[in-house]
Amino acid sequence: MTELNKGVFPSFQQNLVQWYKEHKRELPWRLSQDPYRVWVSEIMLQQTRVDTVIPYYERFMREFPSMEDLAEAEEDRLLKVWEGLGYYSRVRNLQSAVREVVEEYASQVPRTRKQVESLKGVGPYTAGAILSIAYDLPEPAVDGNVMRVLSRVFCIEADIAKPKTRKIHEEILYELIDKQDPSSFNQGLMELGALICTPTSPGCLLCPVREQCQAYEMGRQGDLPIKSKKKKAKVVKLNAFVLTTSDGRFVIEKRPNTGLLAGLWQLPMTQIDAEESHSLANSYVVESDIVKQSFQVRHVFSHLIWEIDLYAAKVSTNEIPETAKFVERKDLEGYAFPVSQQKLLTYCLEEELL
DNA sequence: TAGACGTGGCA
DNA sequence: TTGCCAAGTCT
Repeated sequence: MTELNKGVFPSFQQNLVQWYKEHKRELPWRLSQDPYRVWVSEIMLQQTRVDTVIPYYERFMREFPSMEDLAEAEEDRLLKVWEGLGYYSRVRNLQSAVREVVEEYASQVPRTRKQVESLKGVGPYTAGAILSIAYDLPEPAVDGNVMRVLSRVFCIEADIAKPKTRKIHEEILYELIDKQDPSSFNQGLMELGALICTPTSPGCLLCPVREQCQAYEMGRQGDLPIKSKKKKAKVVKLNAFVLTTSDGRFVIEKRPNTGLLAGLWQLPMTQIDAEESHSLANSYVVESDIVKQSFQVRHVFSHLIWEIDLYAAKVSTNEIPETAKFVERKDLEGYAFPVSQQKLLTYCLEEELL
């Protein structure tokens, strides 16, 4: 950053902050600066679109209006409220961190980067967002939007997919951030990235900082930021089983409390690559043929793809694994299921397999 | 550092 | 249909 370049800082700040104040969206988490509400919204917004988050946020704040309410909640209820949002470890970490704040900080979200960032689930971005939005502290909050905007404004060539690139942007922001209104500045940067300075076809003609943008000046806004490609997701083949009993119940299993979809419920499933696709016999007493259904689910995660075949069978109520449960249709709404399982269950209900 | 960790929308 | 994304963090 040359001294000459720093000359653009004051007008960049003013243009951005003024634009933000005039054009910012009315979002439910923008109604107050309450640190807990800001915190919840930032966790939900990680890798998740605003439109998706809004109804989840409203419901979450109704269910857990205070940090004490969240600290005391049962994990199954947490997961049910988070059901469908994805990245489920977020809500466990949030509860764990909220408990720490309630117990160690007398229910006051701390005000230093070191303390906030040490909370579970709070990384460099979220720490900066909480400190700037709730407490008006001049801390950078570097997310994907911010790196895209800054890459263009300053023609930064660093690959924004690389972890260390975030630090480059933070260093710039410690100088660039508006010390008078860090909240509007940080949110303005993100709002600009979301509404104007978008990944493809940015709306430069509407941009409040066009005059300060080096990429625009050079006609390079379409080439920046640099971002390396992700690797392809691997396909995992699974069998799922609708196991019904003579008294009208069926089996669901709770997933392990770590790893993928931790703690959520599902139909019994076996991975196919091992030659034990029908290893059901180890866990259940099957009292009928195992009938393959003409129905498949293909579910795409960020790092893998599930291809699930569905089978139906009758089982006795005698033997059942620790993690399994016999339930009735009407009780399904009490359990949290990932989307892949909702697809299977919807089919089962429509075909009256359950 | 790179991979794990979800979901829905859009070109 | 496929790929990429959207306010990241943890290991």
